[in-house]
Amino acid sequence: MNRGAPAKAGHGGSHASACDQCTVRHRAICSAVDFDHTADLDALVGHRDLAAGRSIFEEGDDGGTVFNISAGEVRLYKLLPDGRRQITGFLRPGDFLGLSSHGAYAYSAEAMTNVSLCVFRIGDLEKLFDAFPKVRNRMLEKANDELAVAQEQMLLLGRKTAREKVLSFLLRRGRHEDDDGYNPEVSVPMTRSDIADYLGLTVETVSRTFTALREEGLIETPSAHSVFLPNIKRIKDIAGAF
Amino acid sequence: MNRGAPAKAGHGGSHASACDQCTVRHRAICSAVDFDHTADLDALVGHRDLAAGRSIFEEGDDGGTVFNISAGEVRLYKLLPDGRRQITGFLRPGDFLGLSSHGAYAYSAEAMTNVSLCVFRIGDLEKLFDAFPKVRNRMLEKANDELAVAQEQMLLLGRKTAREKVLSFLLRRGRHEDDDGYNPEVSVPMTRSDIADYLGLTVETVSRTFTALREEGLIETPSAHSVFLPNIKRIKDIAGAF
DNA sequence: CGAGCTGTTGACATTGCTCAAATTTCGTGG
DNA sequence: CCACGAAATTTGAGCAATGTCAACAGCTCG
Repeated sequence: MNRGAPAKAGHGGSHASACDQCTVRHRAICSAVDFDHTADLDALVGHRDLAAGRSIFEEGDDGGTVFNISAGEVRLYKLLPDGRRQITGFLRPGDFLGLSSHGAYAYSAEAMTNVSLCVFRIGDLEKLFDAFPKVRNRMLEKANDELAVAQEQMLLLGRKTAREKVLSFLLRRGRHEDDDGYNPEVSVPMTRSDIADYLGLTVETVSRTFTALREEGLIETPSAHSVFLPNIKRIKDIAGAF
Repeated sequence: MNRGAPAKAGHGGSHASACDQCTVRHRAICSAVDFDHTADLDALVGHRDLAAGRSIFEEGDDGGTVFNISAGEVRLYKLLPDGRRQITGFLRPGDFLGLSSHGAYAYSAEAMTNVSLCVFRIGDLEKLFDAFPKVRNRMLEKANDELAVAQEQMLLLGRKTAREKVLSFLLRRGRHEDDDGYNPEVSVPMTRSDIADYLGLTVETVSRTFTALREEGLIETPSAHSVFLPNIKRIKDIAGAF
């Protein structure tokens, strides 16, 4: 709820009360709505703030509401009946979530940090599609990109070694989203346990792998949650790109 | 090429020369074009037949052409530089492939059997989208479903044991696509090596797992490529559904 | 009939997991 | 600002699941 309230999230972002002031508009599907029609967006969208650790929705819940992250970070995951968890993605401000597959959400979503969300009811989203056909276009593109990412992740999960998994993960975190360059200073805000569940490993293996990579000089770890990559080229060779 | 020629594929399907006679229309995105407008489809679509084993396109190739399978089976995969392979999906008649992510295909596609394809240039597809908005809708739905399937596969690859992987695989092959029932007679036309590369295992492990499951009475194997599931409920329990 | 796949089985090696414990970091309240 | 407890991270030791290498059997197709 908290319509128009500034985000309390600790990650610097805040959602503007009006879509035309949204700081992540360029990344969001909302950018497919012309700037001078953002009022139409405002009319349809609600807002919600959630504290770190809270659930946004759970696998199996009735769908019907979709979200755009305006501030904070989110993890998506699926569980097995005995509690084993696979994290399927980490989302950032501007990312979209909540399209359900057959009436129910296909995965669970949790706030990793404090989070501010833009909320659409699915019916309103359809209205938006009709009023601004480009939005559906944009959505299809996004879905397609996500599919490519998912396939890359299958390759990682099914065929890479622990070393390769961790290095691929770090490379991805360091890649610029616009050009195809890399930032050698990588921030890794999530816990080792989240990383493990994302890479299909155990916490212990992730930790040991970090240690081994550090001892080999492939990475430096100023703190547990930031990593420096002194030789990206070599890392790319080992990780098989990504 | 072979415009209008009956498919030589060994799997029973054949593509009609005209879309209104297509036997897999109901599964394809084409079903979003009203039946009395299929002539418009005909005007845009080309056809191609490929022999088993031939490549349809490879990861990195310039995109620009998309396909619908009218007969035969296709595998999608990604490779690591050293040749390790991850199969990301098996496709059947009616399935769609070839949307590229940023100008280039994100994965490779190969005919597993003889295959007949409907071919669209991407520009023509856009025309189709404009003429029949429902098609884009259908496409978005399909992309969304695929995403859900991909996430299910990540859970399998990252968190399931060999036993669970094989059983999940068999269950999926046995699931009806309409209702949520299962057919206990499962056909497994692909090689053990394809199965292994799909499940993130080695051929040997797949083979040994089949043997072990047979000895436990969980499956029966009339032949290497057909499996009978005498107790689906028990299998579901072990596999963690799917 | 023979070459070449495909599938199965065996023996052994190795990666990554499990269980356990020490250490460091972080958030909270005083 | 400091102290304390909880949580996160790291490390160690042993082990199990799965991979590797090798041999062999069964089928298919020319």
